[in-house]
Amino acid sequence: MSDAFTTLDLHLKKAGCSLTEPRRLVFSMLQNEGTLNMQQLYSKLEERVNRTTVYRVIQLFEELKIAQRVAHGWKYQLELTDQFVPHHHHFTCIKCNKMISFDEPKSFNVMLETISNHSGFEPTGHTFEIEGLCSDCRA
Amino acid sequence: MSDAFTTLDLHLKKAGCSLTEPRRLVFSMLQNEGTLNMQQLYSKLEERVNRTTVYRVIQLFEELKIAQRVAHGWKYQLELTDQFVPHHHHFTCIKCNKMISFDEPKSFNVMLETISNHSGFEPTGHTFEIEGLCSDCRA
DNA sequence: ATATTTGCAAAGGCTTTGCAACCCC
DNA sequence: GGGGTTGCAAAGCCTTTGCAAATAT
Repeated sequence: MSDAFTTLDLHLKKAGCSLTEPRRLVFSMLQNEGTLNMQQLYSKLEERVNRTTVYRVIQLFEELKIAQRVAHGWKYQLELTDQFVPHHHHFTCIKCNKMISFDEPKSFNVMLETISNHSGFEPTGHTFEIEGLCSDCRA
Repeated sequence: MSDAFTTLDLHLKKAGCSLTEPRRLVFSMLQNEGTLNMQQLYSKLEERVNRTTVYRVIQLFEELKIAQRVAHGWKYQLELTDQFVPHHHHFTCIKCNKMISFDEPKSFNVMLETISNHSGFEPTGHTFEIEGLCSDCRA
């Protein structure tokens, strides 16, 4: 069993859940595809996992912080959490609709802290997404 | 007619549309409430404007850049565009679900430009939202 | 008078729920 | 054996569409 599956299994066991075939398949799909929406996910798994089950697996994965929804326009896409994939943000091309990851700028945390100090908020999470034209579509 | 209504009327006229009662009401609601979701919007207007009409007004307002959807978790909320309200971002409290606006940090554009230079993207827009505990709920 | 706008009802999507069958420990 | 899981069908939301009546200029 690969490292990732071991971690996955651990999280599930800790919650009294087992690493079943549908869960393994959903996890692998997220791992291979990186970022995709619900429809893409259950389409790709069609005939191997029932649509309802995909929804339920995602719901469980969200509760156990295995997967998360990330903003994509005013819809969302799915991906594994930072435990499995390093923290990053997304750029979406408004022309070809491609979604590209980029690392969080070093200055980001400083900025967050400044905002926090000024406002009295205690940030626990953030959304930072950029849209525009990708290098291919600019040409 | 207030300044804002004049601007609104202008935008509508330019597109060959008229400033009708439903449109006036939706606009006022957005102006007074700041940020709210579709359900809150049509609930508050209930009995004065039909739900379908609210959807259509919002659609028109989006096309004419009068109102916009802003990311709120993986849903969205509605608000007037920067023409009517200065550009800002939102903080959402995970406890009381309050949404609070804050100005965009000065360093933000510098950061965007850095990312753009490194990646070859041409940014045309961005989403930047913070969630956490507001000063009231921290206490 | 003519084009635009609205309300109602119905249709469409996406997502969740209820329930019986199934599987794993 | 008993709780955790799954698939199917049905129900529930939110949102859009079709169409006739109402409205604006």
